[in-house]
Amino acid sequence: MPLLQEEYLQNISYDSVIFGFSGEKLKILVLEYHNMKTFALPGGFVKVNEPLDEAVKRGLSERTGLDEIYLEQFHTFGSMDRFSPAVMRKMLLEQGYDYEDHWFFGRFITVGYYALINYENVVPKPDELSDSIKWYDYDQLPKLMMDHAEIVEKALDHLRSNLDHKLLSFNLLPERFTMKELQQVYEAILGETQNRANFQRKMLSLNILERHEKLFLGGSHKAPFLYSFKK
Amino acid sequence: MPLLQEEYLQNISYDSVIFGFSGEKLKILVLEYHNMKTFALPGGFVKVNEPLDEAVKRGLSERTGLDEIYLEQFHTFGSMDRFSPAVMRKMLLEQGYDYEDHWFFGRFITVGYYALINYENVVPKPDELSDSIKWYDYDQLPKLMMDHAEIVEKALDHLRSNLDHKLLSFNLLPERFTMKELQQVYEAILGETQNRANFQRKMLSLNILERHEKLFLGGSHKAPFLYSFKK
DNA sequence: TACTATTGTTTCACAAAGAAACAATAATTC
DNA sequence: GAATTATTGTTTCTTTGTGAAACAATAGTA
Repeated sequence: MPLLQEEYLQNISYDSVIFGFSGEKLKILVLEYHNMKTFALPGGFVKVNEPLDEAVKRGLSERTGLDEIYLEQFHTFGSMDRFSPAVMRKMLLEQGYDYEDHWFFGRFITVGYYALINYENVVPKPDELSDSIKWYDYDQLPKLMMDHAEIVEKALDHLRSNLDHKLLSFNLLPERFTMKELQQVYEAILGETQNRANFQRKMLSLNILERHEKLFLGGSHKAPFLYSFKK
Repeated sequence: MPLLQEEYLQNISYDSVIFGFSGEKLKILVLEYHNMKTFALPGGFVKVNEPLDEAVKRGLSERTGLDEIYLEQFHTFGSMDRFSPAVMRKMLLEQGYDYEDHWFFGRFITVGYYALINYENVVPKPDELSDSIKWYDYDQLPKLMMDHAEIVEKALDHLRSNLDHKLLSFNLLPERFTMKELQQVYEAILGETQNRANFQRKMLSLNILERHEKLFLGGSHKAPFLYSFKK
């Protein structure tokens, strides 16, 4: 068993809600445990000599291959219904490890983080306990284990209420994007349509966008500008 | 030693930033450890069978005698500089406990909560490790141990940015208060003056206040209404 | 060259916010 | 008991921001 008690802090874990965006839909990375039809958020543990933030970055980087990702902590979950030793034991059994008792079966208080990443840049990798990790549309998530659905809800709440302040750190879009694409991201996250003219006015007035050459091979109509976030 | 390892989750603690308000000043509860000139936020640990939120409520109630307090989690701190076994050992030594090693000396990830309470209702009680617990003006805090100053900063940030949504849950004022007192609370928290007329208009338009009889033994001028929050 | 779809901008109506003036009144002073 | 004073509650005016619609520009298509 690779997870040795001595290496990790006990009773602490983290779970991450990784948002991506494709076309018009907000997506979330969800993994499935071996043969169990059990779906969960990607999470992990904190090493004894490792800052919490670093642990989360490490886990995310292992799963997505991405570094330098915008990560934000949003809430810590510590209720008693996050405690189901039987499920955890079954999970290890499927992996071929049969433990009567294991620190893994204990109670964990979990720190929730979310990340915003560019969907197209990522080929997610499952870890040793899970056999798949896939993008799911936010509105078509499978039933998640324990309180993970609540964790997703709270992550999105937090993201919605802080959207404007977080623009600069966005990784949901490619380096350069059109105003329409930016608006679609907003609409996907907020779950409601925005007025086009006012959206443009607001974004421009925030003074965080740089306008570039037009470059559009699209349809038979006026070509949009491309924008990037100011550094 | 009363803190038995078996009873508590390991590597996890909480710290609470307890805001009070008196006159014009925002205040915070700070405790001092025995003979150590070490100041810290009141905190504690989570029992094995206790939800995190309950643990914090329990600790707060033990220290202030208050129940039914508005408590909000705002951030979890997990950096490596929250790890100073020597200081913790010295603290226990002062108490008469000499341990070579103790789970107390370990590394803790701490969950930060803040509370808003009515300054006048509280006579704070020190716990067994501390010899005093007192109110300090926010702008005259003593030097706090480890990262506790950062915890206070972050609590206030969080409070400021969510002030309007939180009015109903306020406990900073007595049951009935004048509009001026309410404004003073806002100004103390936000750290800036508010326009009187607009403040009144805004508060009334929120439709969360109940206006009561005038009752004022104050100065030689028009008497203010008293208000309370609608239930 | 006219047409079409989409983008960028402007205009107009309306709501919200900030500052100042006005009105009301409880205690004090003469 | 009338004038005074300090403070409170409200109104008015101006400025700013927001939402909806109209207008203008233009890359490709017919």
